[in-house]
Amino acid sequence: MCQTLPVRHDLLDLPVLLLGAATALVDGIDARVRARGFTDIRPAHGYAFVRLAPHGATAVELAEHLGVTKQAAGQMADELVRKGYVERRPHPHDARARLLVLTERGWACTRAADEAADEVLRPWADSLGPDRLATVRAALAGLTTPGRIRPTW
Amino acid sequence: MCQTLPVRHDLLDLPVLLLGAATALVDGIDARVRARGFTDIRPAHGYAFVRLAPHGATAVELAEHLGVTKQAAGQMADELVRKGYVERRPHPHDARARLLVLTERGWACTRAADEAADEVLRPWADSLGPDRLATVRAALAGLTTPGRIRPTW
DNA sequence: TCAAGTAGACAATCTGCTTGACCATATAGT
DNA sequence: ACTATATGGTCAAGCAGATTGTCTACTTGA
Repeated sequence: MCQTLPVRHDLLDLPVLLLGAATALVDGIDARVRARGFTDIRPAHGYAFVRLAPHGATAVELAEHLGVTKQAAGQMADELVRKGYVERRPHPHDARARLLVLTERGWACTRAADEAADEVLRPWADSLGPDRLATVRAALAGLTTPGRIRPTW
Repeated sequence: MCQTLPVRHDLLDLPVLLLGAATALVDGIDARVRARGFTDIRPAHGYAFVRLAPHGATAVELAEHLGVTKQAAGQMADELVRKGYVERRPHPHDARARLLVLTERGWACTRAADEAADEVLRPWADSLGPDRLATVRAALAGLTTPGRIRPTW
């Protein structure tokens, strides 16, 4: 009977479920990446790797991807260079810019993260089955807005 | 061209979708809460409100809920008290402790956040329809692990 | 060729959080 | 009842990640 009034009571648990699932995913991947020996990086660095992996990027491009200032991106780049995951190369078309690219260690870490994500998601996906998985995928795609991946707390 | 390489089993786009959806949700709610006049709080405070709303909580309980130290929780409590969202009361059963409870302004903000969440989720839920929404809800519940809601970046 | 825009480095600062120490109160063991 | 230990909270110092502001080197377009 209460259902005839606001249905929003059903909607309010979704934030908790969605954020809880995102947390479980991030923490699960992080734990497995650490278990593979990459103990000096945090999930935030993974977001940087996502942008750097295909063909590298400049500090400004990285900053836009992460949703931070270019100075903050430059500092993260410093850290990743110091830890051996990234190297700075001269930019082929712009002498002002430097191209940030993954080192072999950076690629190894990226592969470890992919394996970790697979380990976390596979049992979940298997229990859902292909049909429901497709439904979930499409539903999440409908809520996602193009742009940042990391919320501002 | 690159598409012929291994697609990594299709599971690797899920982190992006899931985190993107969580980001869109958090940012969407935050923007609408601000539009309702609560401009001096951040999404992180919302997680505190979730714990304080039912019956209040001590600083230590709040710290456990947020996954931070008791000092950090105490500092957030200070801030929320200063801004008028929370007040400290003597704890009924423990003279050491203080019970943190929402003020009327705190409750108003909580209601605003509920409305904001509804606004963000309703069009999405309507476009899914009840069946697929139930599928998504159950799937997310299967991935969520009980505990924190907020990942460590 | 020259003015405006852009990439990035350097410096100072802010904020949220941590660790460590401490006091007041509660609770359990004898 | 008394004492030892555990717990809630606060104070203080410091750190890490981010910010704003400024500067130089290089690019781009009129």
